[in-house]
Amino acid sequence: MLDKKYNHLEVEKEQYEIWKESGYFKSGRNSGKPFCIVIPPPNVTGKLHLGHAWDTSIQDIMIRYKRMQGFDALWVPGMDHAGIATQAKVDKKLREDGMDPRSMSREEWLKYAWAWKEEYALNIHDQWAKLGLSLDYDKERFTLDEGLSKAVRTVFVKLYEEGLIYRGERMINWDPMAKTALSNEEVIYKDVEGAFYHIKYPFVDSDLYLDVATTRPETMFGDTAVAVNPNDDRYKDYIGRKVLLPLVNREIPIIGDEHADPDKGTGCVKITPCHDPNDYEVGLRHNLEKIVVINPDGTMNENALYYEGLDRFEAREKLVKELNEKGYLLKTEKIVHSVGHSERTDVLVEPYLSKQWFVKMRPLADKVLENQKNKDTKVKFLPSRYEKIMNHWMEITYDWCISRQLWWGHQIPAWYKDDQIYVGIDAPKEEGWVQDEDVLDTWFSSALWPFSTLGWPEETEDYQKYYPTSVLVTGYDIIPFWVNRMTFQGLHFTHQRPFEYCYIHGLIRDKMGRKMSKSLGNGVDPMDVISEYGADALRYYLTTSTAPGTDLRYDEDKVRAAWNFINKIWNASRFVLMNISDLQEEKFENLSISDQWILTRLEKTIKDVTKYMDKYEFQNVNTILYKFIWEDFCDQYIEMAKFSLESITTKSVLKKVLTDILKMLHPFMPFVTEEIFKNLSKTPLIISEYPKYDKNLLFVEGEAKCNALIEFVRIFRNRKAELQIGKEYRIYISKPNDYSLIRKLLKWEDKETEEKLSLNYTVVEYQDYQVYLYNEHKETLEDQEKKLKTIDSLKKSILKRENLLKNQNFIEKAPENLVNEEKRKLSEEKEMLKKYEEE
RNA sequence: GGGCGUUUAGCUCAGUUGGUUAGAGCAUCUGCCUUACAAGCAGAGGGUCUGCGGUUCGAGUCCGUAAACGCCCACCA
Repeated sequence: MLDKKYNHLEVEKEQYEIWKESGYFKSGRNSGKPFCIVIPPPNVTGKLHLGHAWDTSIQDIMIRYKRMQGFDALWVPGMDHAGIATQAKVDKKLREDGMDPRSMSREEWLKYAWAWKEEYALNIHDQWAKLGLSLDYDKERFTLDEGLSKAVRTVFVKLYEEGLIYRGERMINWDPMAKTALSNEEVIYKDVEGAFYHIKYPFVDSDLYLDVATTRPETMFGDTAVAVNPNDDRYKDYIGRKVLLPLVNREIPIIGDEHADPDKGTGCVKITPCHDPNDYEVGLRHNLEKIVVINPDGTMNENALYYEGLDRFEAREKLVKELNEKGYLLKTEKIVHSVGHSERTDVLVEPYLSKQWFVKMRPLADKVLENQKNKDTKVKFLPSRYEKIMNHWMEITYDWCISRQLWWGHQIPAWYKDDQIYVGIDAPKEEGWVQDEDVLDTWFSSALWPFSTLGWPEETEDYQKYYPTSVLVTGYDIIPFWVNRMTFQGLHFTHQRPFEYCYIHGLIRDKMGRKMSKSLGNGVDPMDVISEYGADALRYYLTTSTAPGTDLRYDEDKVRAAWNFINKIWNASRFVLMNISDLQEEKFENLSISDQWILTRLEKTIKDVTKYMDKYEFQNVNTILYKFIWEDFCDQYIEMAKFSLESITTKSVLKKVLTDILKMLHPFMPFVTEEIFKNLSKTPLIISEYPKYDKNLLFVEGEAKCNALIEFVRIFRNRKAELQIGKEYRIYISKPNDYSLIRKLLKWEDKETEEKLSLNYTVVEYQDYQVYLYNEHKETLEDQEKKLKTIDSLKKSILKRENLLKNQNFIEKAPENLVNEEKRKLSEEKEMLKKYEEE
């Protein structure tokens, strides 16, 4: 029997281990069709946040639902090595422990990194358990483990052989803190305060000068030209002449190039081919000299004169001062402009000329765009609008820089010897080959996740059975990094979509609608929420509070409301269990109208819930379940059942309804439902069968009768409250024999009078029900007002309906049942109005 | 500059092929410790569904348009 009070800590304590040890999470137990989800692998850098809790709860609901329906459900767990992020954290830890990570050998450093990984993996496992995720741990993968590494090398080699991976010197985004190249997706543009510095570039052969405006004066040491637009009348005659670079005193040419925009700045722009992507292009067109002035760590190099060794920002500050003192600074305009930051380290990204590996994107992206035109083979997004986001990316994407100057990751399978290069899955056998030091972008391996985790490139049983996967669940912020890349790699290497559906959810925000972030300190640890309210409450709250694809404002009040709902279920279950303990065999004979009513409602609920579960619209599932459980089952049926608790039929109905409620709730709140279910069945709920809609259990007539009864009781109570009649009151019932249930519901069985009295009374009626309610008080003024208000609204409604029914278009075009319904409603309202007016 | 989203009760949000007098949670008001639950029960109040125009017998829902807020992408000397 259940404890008197619902205690989430107690309920959730041991259940996870029991499920896990019993093998219920394992795939292959059911003989039905495969249903497979691969978890978006969390980074091994740290703790899971609320976003993970949301994302994984959605998946667990899908998996548990399908499992209960008999599908062979497989949910693949795993983690991501998260190159830059993890390396930064490991380095930080080593420094804190007094070690210098950069003076270690690669091998030594990797030992520490793997130890870190093991520690954090345990932490994540613990959190998954707390959340109740039914992951098949037999299939767990890590992006750096052997099988996945082989998949990575296979893909690299194949793309290289196909000419879709190449190595070359390009302008890339450089992270001076992590000292690695980045892809475009890893650059986040943020508005920062800066300034337009107007610098005087004197002509070599006259006293005149050009006013050159720049936001990055420190790069001037690398200037090898000043560009003006050839159509700009102000400057076009200067083309071909030379100016003197201030301080450096190097002569640089004035060139004409379309890149210079007459409407921007002063119309003349300094050209620094090594430190700006556009300038690089200009440099190529005009065959300009390339001078690097910034080191990979963000300090100035020997080309920056006596600024050598200074950090780029410090150099800027001092340089501006010097320019000013020497009369070269014409003016400084404060501006706010957007500047690229590294997604991981948050430092300003430096455009940098460097030799890197790239994936040639155009052919791969085109393949996706082509496939998305085919309804049968495309990735279907939920909500569908996110397909456009992916397609747009596919249209504009350019080559993906995949090499990273890190140690934590898949080392690039390329070996060099003199001028030769060898690219292969394994190292060349001969002596003297040296492997490329760089590793691959983390997302390179993540892109293979849906098939590499299932054993690809081997044709494993899992791969054949579960691929392509059924659904991928992730937030819209990950579409460019991950969804897109999985889609093109999947299509290229497996010749099909990696997942049939892509379910996109939003981001979690704080109550004010701000992103949760460390700097704001508004983050919420899901583990804290779980200890306070339980995983069931958190999961239920997260997954039923918004429509798919929209952001969620975290609101603790709503978690509390979820807890209250669970508490309600707990108590209702306790009531049912208390009363069915002696039930031997379920019998459904002589069903009362309330039995028929709740059974009918149950079937309708099963039908609707199943419909929305199949569409993964959990908010809609909630609306239906919540109403059915709280209002129909608890407030109505249980109250009515209290008058026939000795009946085997009542007990049977209570048990059946509770059983199906628990089953439908299980995917959302697995712990508490399993705990209660132990008292109903020997089969664990997690592997029991999901309810199936049975139209033979619909009792239309009984349902209608009971609806009328409930409505009448509601009207009666309303009336009683309006008249401010307390416990002591008397009534007269015209047809006493039919009213036993009502008498009990209203708890006035002993106060019924034998006949109509001549006291003040109010007739309360609805359909067949008519009761005289005696009240000693005269109707107050307030009552009169209320009555007038009711009459008024009735009149309005009648008028509206009459107009509607006068409209020939409506009569002809609207469905017949709707027209009849209107007619019925109209006559009903007219009758009601008549009665009110007679009173 | 291109695209997308949001705008519904005091607050947070549902409302998915257009169809009763638009819903929920929280908050508010009234009355109840009724033996599953006072974290509860029984009632009540509260919305010209952002504005304007259109389609339709009928619009919160479809179309057009304007505004506010937010997001993504691109650019930014």
